[in-house]
Amino acid sequence: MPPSPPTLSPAGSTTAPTDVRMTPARKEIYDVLTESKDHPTATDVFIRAQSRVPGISLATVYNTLETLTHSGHIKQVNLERGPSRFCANKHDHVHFHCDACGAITDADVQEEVDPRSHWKLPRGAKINRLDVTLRGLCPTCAKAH
Amino acid sequence: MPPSPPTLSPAGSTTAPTDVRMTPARKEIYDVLTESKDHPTATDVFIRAQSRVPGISLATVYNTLETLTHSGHIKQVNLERGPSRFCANKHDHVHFHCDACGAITDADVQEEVDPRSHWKLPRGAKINRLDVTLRGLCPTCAKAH
DNA sequence: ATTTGAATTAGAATGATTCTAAGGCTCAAT
DNA sequence: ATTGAGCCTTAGAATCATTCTAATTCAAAT
Repeated sequence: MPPSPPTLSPAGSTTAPTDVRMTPARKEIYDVLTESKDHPTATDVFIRAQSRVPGISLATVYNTLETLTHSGHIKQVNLERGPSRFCANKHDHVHFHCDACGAITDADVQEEVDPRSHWKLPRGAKINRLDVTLRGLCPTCAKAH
Repeated sequence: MPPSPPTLSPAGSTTAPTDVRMTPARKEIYDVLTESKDHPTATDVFIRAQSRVPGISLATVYNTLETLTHSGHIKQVNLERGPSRFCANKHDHVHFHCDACGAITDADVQEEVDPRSHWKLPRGAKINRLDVTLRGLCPTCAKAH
């Protein structure tokens, strides 16, 4: 009996990711993301992946980011217009965006927010998810006025 | 004493908008937005403005949307990748995005959310704004399964 | 070894937005 | 009324992220 193709199914995910064939390119791209806390763009990932997978193409990075996003292994983050950013943080978290330096950092959830108690939702609407972006100044920029 | 140039400074805004010279093109574009509840894209606004300002250019629509956004008269909304959407709703509100039909509707705030009590913020960070996107199914799509 | 379908690739195509350069228009001072 | 300065508008080019296309490579099951 041949071994089944290697798949990726990280623990700790909230919505169970579906399996994805784990090719060398995909594994390295996924690893780049798990080792990055700065929410890199596709091009950022491409640059970081090049030393690990010589000859990798930007198309593969785009394809892989899409695959991993659809399978639920990573998240696509779009706070501003401009290139999408990607994130492998599986904890339930929100994003903090510094208006001064543009950095995006994660903030873990301490206590859930109940949508119905805070906002007037259209009658009959079904809420599946709550995305929160906090904006302001990061500690570094806040100190520098 | 000559009259000061006409400016726009709608009431009810949370962060006082700065004045903007109100040209015919800008007024019509602003009016298109105040009469739209569907968060139109720049192209949508362009199409709707054409009957009011014959010969208007898409460049003017882009320029005006940028001007009005910077002056605080309208808001730019970027929920997904893809064209930005615009919104003249001055009430404190969040956005509800239907995963099925893509519609974006506003939901008024009933009770403020205190960021510090819900999320672990980086020590020293200054929060200025809280952007919330609710995702799920709108009443129509929820009914249609 | 052969087949089948998925993965990868370079490059073209797309689409939203921004930029550029050239006129137009307004307004305040003449 | 005329003029000068500066903003407003415009067409079209340029940019940039992303998606598409078509060809090639690869991997797993036969």
